This record gives sequence, structure tokens and C-alpha cells, in this order.
Amino acid sequence: MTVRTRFAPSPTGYLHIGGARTALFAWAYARRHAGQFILRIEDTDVARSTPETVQAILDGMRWLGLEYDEGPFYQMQRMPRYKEVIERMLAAGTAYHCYTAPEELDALREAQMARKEKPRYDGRWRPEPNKTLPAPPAGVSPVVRFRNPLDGAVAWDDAVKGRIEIANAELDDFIIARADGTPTYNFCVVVDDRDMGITHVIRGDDHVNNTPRQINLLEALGAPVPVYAHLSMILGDDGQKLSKRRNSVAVTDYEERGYLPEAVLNYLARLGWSHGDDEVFTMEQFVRWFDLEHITSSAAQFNTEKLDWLNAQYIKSAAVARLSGEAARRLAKRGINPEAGVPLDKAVPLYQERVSNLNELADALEPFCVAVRPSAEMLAAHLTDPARAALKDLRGRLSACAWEKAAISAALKETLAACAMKMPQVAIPLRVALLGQPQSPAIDAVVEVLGRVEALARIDRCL
RNA sequence: GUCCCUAUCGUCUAGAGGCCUAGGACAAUACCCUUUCACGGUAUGAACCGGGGUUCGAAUCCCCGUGGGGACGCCA
Repeated sequence: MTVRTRFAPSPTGYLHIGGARTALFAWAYARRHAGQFILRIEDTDVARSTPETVQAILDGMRWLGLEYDEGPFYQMQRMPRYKEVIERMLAAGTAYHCYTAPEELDALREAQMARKEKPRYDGRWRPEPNKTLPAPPAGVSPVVRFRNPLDGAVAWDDAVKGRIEIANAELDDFIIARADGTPTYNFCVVVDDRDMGITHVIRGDDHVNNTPRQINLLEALGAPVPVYAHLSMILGDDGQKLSKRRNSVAVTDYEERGYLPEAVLNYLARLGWSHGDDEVFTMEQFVRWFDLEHITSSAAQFNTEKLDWLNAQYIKSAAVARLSGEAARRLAKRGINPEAGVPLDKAVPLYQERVSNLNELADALEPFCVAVRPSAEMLAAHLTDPARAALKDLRGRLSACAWEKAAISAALKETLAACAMKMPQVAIPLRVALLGQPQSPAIDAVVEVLGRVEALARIDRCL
């Protein structure tokens, strides 16, 4: 049997980080077992699903590089199929019409809550051998309810949570088609999972409570029951439930915040799953190692600091051309022409090991692309008279020396000797003059990358 | 309220009854490196929620409690 997994988001505006992890695990499981990964868009909530929200999901998947073998399938396009199954269930007696009005149901629920009972449909329209049903009220279009077993229990061996058993008495005859004939969530999922031959349902654990209903439905349909793996949720950095207001929840936010997709993927893989002490690994390794047994069953708190660290690791090993491209894009977005100054490829290596995200890289590269204007405070603090004298001396030497790091470094040391100064006394003012900042990578490397013409011009501007 | 899930350093986690004096990573602290800031290196501190069992032996199995989360829609 070949493994078939699916990711079935409802497009609510973006692919959020929890959904991304679910997708990643489902994808990895399929890849691990040489199976298929299917994308299904659950867009039956027409109020919230728009072409844009669907596109946002697709964009998120693409940024992460999670490729699907089939789909995207859209539930809205499967309506005829759902109706067909509902008709068949009605005919088979595994579903029935219910004429209870929404207001009546509300009243029922309230009464049950008041009695401290679990709110459930009371089965008033459920046909039974010796029961006389009320006459259908005129002008009311009925909903269709699933005829759930009355007793016994539903149980399954959840691949992450272990055996879960729920008494049928806890369940009720849930609605599978609304009064307007449109099918509901639990029903669509079941029909889709069955039609698409899903063997492993990997999803968030907010669906554990839906599982017994879905299993009962599957059984009523005579369909095989897949393996279920319920992933616990991801909490925000603050230990609270992820919220749009307080956290970055959309994966595309991470792109914007300067993260590399492989860092996000690696981080997500490690959040709720582990392979011994391994922390940094490629997607190839992940796919090779991934299993359902090592998924954590409790909720995990998102930790931005660790993501930052991972991102820094990936930046260190990324190709210079790629980093230059990313930095250029970000600079251009700020209205800076990345072509204006030093070629970014030259400057990137100076910062590759020092930054933890692409925006920091762009920040660092910015002074190489624009005319630097150190602030008055900066000048007052660092460009003292002795410092200026030293820079002037250095300027002379730099205009004559060979343009390579060793020669630049030698020129610097000669200035130190000539002016009887220590390295920081010259290097810091020089940094301010060249980049407008008192900190930078090794100063000789910075001078070299800037090029003779630019370096001298920047020094001159401060003398 | 009812049902379901869950509980190891601040955080992510390793841990399948003896390998645990509880390991790794991020973060923290200290030191080293150093031309500033980083990077890097070394070291240190830091946890089995509580109570009962089971067992020769429990972080690991069972029960109860407590904390946290989820579900109870003609939403998905």
C-alpha cells in the first residue's frame, strides 16, 4: 500500500506557522515512504475563502518548497460528489432528515448546559423501528443528519497520542448537509479522504474530537479507516496561543523578516519532532529520518531566538550570490540602488558570519551603497583632532600602497607608528569615516572592499 | 459544565524499568580569541508538577490531584 498524505487547509488569509508544520510533516511522511502528498483546499466557507486567500496558501507552500503530487483540489468543485453520497446515505438509512429549527437547537443546548450536560442533539427526528416521527412542518427545508451509533465506542491508535477511545454516547447525530443542501466539514473531509485514498491523516490535534465522528462516517460508508496522527499545537513565544496580534503567524512574515526558508523548515521540523541530538539538518536528512514515533505529544512553545540562531547557521553556509540577491532585493525595497556602490558580492562575505537574518545583512550592506554621512555626534565623538591627523597620514599611505588587505594593513600599522597611536584609536574613527559606524568587520578588509577611490573619498569628506 | 489530550532545565528536546551523578541545542553567565562589534572556542549554572501505588529497582508503568490545552455550531 503506498502512503498517501494530505494537507487540507481552509484558506483564511495566509498559511500560518502551525499549518506549515502540519504540511511539512505530512509532506515528509509521504516523501519518506515514497508516497504521494496531496494538497486540498477546504474552501467551503465562502465568506472567508477568496482567490487571494487561496493564493496566500499556495505562496506559502511554494516559499517553503513543499511540493505536492496531486492537487490543489477544491472542495467547492466537488459539490456534485458530496450530494451524491448524501443521497446514497439517505437511501441506505445511514442518514436522515431533521426539521428542528436552529432556534429550537439553541434552546435545547441551553437547557442541557443548564443541567451541566454536554450539549447534544436529542435525536428527535431520528427514525427508529417502533417510533412515530412528527409530521414534517410545512415550508421548512430539513438538514441531513448522520445516524451515529448509539452505543459502543470508537477507538483508534493515534500515531502520536496512542490509543484514544470515545464512547458513542458522547457523540450525537451531527449535521452532514445544511438546510440549503451544502455539505458540512466533517462530511466533506471523510468523502475526500476516502475518494483521495488517504492512508495517513496528519493534522492538528484540534481535530481529535472530530476523529470519532469521521471514523463512524467512514464505517457507515464502508470505507477503510486511515491512520491518524494528531500533532499538538504550537504556542507563541509568550507561551500563549498563537495570535495574529502578538505573533508572526504567516509564513510569509518570516520571509519578510529575513529568514531563509530552509531555516524555518529546519526549525519547524525540530519543533515537536526530534532525531536524537540532531539540531541542524537538511531536508534530505529530515525526510530520511522522519517518523511518527518521535513526534512530541504536548504543545510546543515557539522560540524566536533559536530560529534566529538556526537562520544564522544557514546564512553562514549560503552561497554568496544568493545572499547578494536577497540583500539587493531588500535594499531596492528601501529605495536604495544596490548597484550604486561596491558590488554586493564583494561585501557580503564580510558580513555573512556576523548577521542572523537577511534584513541585518541589508542593513550592513547599506553603507556600501550610499554616500555615508556620519552624524554630528558621531563625528564629535570619534573624529578628534589627533584622529584626523592620523587619518590624514593614513590617507597618504593608502593613496600609494598596493590595493590588497596585507598592504592596507601594513599602511595602517605605519600610521600607528608615525602617530604613536593604538589600533582602536585609528580604526574606530576610520570606521566612522568609511561606514558611519564605530563597529565593522576587520577594518583592512572593509577598506579593501570599498576600493581605493571610494575609501579615499570617504576619508576626505571627514578631514 | 461534559468529554478528550497533555506535563523533563527559562525554551525546544533526548529518555521505551537498571546504561541517569538525567544528555544535547537555544538563551544566560564567565573566561579565551580579537583591531571595534560580531563570529568562534572553553567552562559554569539550570529540569523529571504533587501525592499514592506496582517493582529488588520508576523520569519511564498504573491511579488520584493540580496546572496547561482542545472540543462540544446548519465554522472549518
